[in-house]
Amino acid sequence: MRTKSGRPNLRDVAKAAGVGSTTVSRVINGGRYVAPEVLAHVRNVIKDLGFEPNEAARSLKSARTRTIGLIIPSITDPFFAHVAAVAESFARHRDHVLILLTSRDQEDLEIDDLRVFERHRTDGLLLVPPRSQSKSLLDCLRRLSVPIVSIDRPLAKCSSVLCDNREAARKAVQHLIDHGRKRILCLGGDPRLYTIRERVKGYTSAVVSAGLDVLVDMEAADYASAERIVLKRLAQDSGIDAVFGLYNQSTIHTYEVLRNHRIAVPKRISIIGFDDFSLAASLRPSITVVQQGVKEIAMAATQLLFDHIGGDAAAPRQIEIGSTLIVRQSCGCPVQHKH
Amino acid sequence: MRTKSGRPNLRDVAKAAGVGSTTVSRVINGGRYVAPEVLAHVRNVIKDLGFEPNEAARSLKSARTRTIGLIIPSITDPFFAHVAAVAESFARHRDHVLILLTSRDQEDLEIDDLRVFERHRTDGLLLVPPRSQSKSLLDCLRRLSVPIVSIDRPLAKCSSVLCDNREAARKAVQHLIDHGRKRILCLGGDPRLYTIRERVKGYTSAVVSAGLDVLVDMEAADYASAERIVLKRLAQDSGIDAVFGLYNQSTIHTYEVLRNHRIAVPKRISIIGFDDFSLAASLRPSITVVQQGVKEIAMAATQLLFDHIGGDAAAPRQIEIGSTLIVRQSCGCPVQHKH
DNA sequence: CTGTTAGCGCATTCAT
DNA sequence: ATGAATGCGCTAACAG
Repeated sequence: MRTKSGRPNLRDVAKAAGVGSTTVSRVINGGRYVAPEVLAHVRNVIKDLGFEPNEAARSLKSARTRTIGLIIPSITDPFFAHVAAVAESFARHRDHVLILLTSRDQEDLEIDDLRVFERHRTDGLLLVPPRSQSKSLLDCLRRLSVPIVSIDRPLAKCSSVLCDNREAARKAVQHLIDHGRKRILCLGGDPRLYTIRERVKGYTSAVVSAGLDVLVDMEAADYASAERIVLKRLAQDSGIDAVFGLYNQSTIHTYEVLRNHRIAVPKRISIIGFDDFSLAASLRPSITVVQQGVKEIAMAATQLLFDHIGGDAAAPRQIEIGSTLIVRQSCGCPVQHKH
Repeated sequence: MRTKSGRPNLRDVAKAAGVGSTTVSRVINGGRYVAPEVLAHVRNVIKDLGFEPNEAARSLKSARTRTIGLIIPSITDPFFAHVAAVAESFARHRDHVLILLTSRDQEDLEIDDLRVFERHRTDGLLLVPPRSQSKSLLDCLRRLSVPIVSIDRPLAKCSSVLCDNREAARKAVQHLIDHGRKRILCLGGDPRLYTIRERVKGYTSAVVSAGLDVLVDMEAADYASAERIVLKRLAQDSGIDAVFGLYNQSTIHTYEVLRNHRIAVPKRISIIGFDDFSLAASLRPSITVVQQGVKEIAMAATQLLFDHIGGDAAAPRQIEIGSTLIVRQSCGCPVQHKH
């Protein structure tokens, strides 16, 4: 007689195979200390019956759920989607499964997410922390008492894997300076985000070192505001001759504004954006960008998480992954397009 | 004395609250049949102790894991990312959690994924079936014996939610015909994909009804092949005057080829693509596309899944979600851009 | 190498 | 309205 669920369980297999349930358990856990013929036989019975062990029951005993949690602000953002892709595939190789939760960058939702993971007893946690980290969030994390690795933004007392935002921004801006640009507008960007703040620091450092003016504007939230800002800056006495976009959208809006107003790029205004995007190479001029090492970031984070789960490297580690300047046309470099 | 995991369990709460464990169980399950004061008190103790019920244990008893599985070819594809986003959020509202697995459109990996879900006893399954559906895949699905809803591509004996590929393609091509186009090239596209085949049928139906030639080419796998095909078709005796792109990449490649060869769009060649993409409105000319109702599709699918999980609507249902023609410049319509 | 036994944490009878 | 007892399916001693 099967369970009401219709699925055979370990005992059914044991009975059908004429062995004890421990033996079956050993078989599904690798087959060590089981006689070869018995092993083969039990495996056959398992196959015949279509038995698959119930993970819930295994978890209950072993305190391992073979599950890891991932919290990201949004899965439709290509950056985070890549993080999820790498984490899923890595977890799978380690015989784990990925539970995905999104936070919309809201702390209360993220706390809620943590509670859910607490109930599901995930073996580890990968997360992109919210912009503000209140005490209650930190309390939740502590209570979770599973290995945690933060991605993209730092998190108190946790291992983290970040992009080298500051240095990458500095190099990008230096590239504009090397092109002879003197008045570079830094256009953002939610300043509550760690990444944005770091990029602004990198910008500032490059510009100050070169003895140029610091021109930062963080109010570019959409096309309209970007247009207002860029036109205003252009019209000013000493104008601007380059724009450093702090993130995708501000770069794209800048591109659109300049194109719509027939302002020559890169002749009059150079553009470099932080973060690559799907058609950056297809626009004309194509857009020079800082390309983050998303896959490396995700890979390092997941690896680190499993190290922690395995008990190694108990001490939190901070890893920074380098970015690459992808030189295209908009910075002023003479670039041949493949197409 | 706590469990070694350091987390209190239901009995710890019962002891601390001075009640039986059944009462605590009732409290965490809604609190029915519990005296108001007891309820409040137990809730306090739960909060103080930071107790969160162990889902594995609950599953073991109730045969419900509060988990649903999602299998998609890739999470970095914007279409599937949107599906995942909607499914995650919907599941969350229903107090469920999403386990994400990717199949890379390979049947063997998908079978593997199903096996994993079998072990985790997910309450239901949302999946994008692989291109070929062998018997062993169908066997696996049957064995799973949980509600299943397929998305984007049909699946034998299962509920499914699809895009109206054929009709949408027909309308798009008809739009080109209405613009007076006579020789419309249909450019794809992996013909093993259900969606692609349906779109070709829609194209064919429109073109045949109008008494025009059927010009289909499915060999456009990358820029180079798209370029070869388009240039060849252009050079032929009776040329072409429009291209219908069967999916994102073929549309984008067509755009790039025509731009690089200075062929006027839409003047000489009109373009309509199937599936919207992020900068379609920012290119010049902007690209007219068929926009699939991704969110509606995902929403309907998840709703349907939970209906099945709830026991309603046991009979498989097929739902088709309508698409919208987003008219921009590339088809030949006189469109004003907002920017 | 193999089987017996005893829980893991919770929900569910069934009494009270 | 409440509690005591039982078992979900599995793993981990332990004994043989």
